[in-house]
Amino acid sequence: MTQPTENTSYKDIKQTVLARIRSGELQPDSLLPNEEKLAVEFSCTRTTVNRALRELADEGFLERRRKAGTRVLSAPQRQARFTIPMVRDEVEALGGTYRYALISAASQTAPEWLSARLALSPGQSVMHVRCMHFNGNTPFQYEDRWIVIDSVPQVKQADFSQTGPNEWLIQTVPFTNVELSFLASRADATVAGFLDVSQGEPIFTGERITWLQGQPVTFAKMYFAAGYRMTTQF
Amino acid sequence: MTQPTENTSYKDIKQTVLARIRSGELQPDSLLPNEEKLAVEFSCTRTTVNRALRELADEGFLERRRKAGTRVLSAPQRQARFTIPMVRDEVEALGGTYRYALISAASQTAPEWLSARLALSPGQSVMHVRCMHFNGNTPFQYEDRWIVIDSVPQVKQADFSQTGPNEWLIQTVPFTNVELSFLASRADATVAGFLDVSQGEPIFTGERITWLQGQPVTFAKMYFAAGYRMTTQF
DNA sequence: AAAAATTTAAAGTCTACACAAAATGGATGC
DNA sequence: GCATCCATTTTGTGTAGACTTTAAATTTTT
Repeated sequence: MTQPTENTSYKDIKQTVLARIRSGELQPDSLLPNEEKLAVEFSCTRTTVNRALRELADEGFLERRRKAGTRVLSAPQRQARFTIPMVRDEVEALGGTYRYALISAASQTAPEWLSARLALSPGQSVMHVRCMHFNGNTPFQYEDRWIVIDSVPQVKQADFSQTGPNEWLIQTVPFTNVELSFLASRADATVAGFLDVSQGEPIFTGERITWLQGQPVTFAKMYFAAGYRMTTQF
Repeated sequence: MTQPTENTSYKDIKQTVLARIRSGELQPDSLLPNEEKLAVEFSCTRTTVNRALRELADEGFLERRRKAGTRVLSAPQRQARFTIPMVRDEVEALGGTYRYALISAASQTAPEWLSARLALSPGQSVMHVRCMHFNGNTPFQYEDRWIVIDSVPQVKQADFSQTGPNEWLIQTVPFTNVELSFLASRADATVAGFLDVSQGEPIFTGERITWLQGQPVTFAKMYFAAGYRMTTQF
């Protein structure tokens, strides 16, 4: 067995510090020694310690403030990262064949609830696009989307018959700000029809609002087929 | 107006590269110049470029491979980070008063579905804990949890009458591996009763499995009160 | 005692350089 | 043609040191 190389990589330091937190050697809310001291302890440079602690802070275990030092968070803010794939990728990752179908696309003045939600001025026009995403012939997701025409004038020329509005938007609008929610909703007649489930069925639903520099761009509701689960590991 | 300091911080480089991707100057799937060339272009060191690109890769915009170089991801893998707070924190963040109540805690041999799910050997015993989390007097979450006794023997002495099993576990078991899922389920009689909704109501549900070095530790189902949504911004 | 100015400790970032590790693409051998 | 080996390119990570920025703590002033 070869002698392991010295444990002074930033990864080793991360591991060690984490272990100390978990073993209780580093109590919640307590201060860590400063970077210089740790560098001496691990016999490496401050740069290396810095990277280790910076990443641990990023991952939600530590809180760092200049001059105040580095503190163990009392409630380790574990955070799950969900990759938000495009539907096509998600279906293909399942080994299925992605198929897209446009249901309708038409411009109209924004309904009141939407104006309120996106803080639109009354009477602004929006493009309402509804479409389906299939896994083979099985419904996968029903998408109900509204696009603010003033924010994306090109949408009037867009052709949604072949590709979904999401793919189009991602290519066209370099969005800056997204709010994403997930909830459980109840299938109404429309949704039930498109997803081929009975009315009232619980539906895993996503809502997505996108802004471009403060301007609302799009509001989308995504209704997933029965049995869908969003999963992550960490 | 003072002359802005030269734009060569790693943040500026990130911004610039992102802008180039969004403007189409850097096409999806195309290769970026290598770090040395970019360092020359931005007149900074390779270290700085490295950090910028590393973070962009981390955020899902680029893919980096040694010798192969850095490539623009065709489908920018935007990923949402959801902080998984402890229920207490979540309620308190809403400005509410957290209250906990134990419903039952008893050990038994693992039911078949659980053994299958966690790959337990037949007949292993588990502790079954059910409890409620309230926001004031309003039900917030109903938790149905199973803890593998062989993996956490101390659980036999644990007292869940005052604090929930989740807080206890986090303190006790330095978990290494978590699988977290979210789905929409239908309230059965039990869930409906505890959450004070009518039976059949769609319920936003979380499932969490935790392992410690390959050993299954706990399986939990968390049923959220009606109207719950999990939200993130990025 | 309160407010304002100053000091100072800690993290944040950068430079410049070196060596390590991975993996590609070509060279070599069969 | 196919597999194996090897050189080379590119990212990954480390060292050593400096300067910057933030904000807590102290001192001075009001």
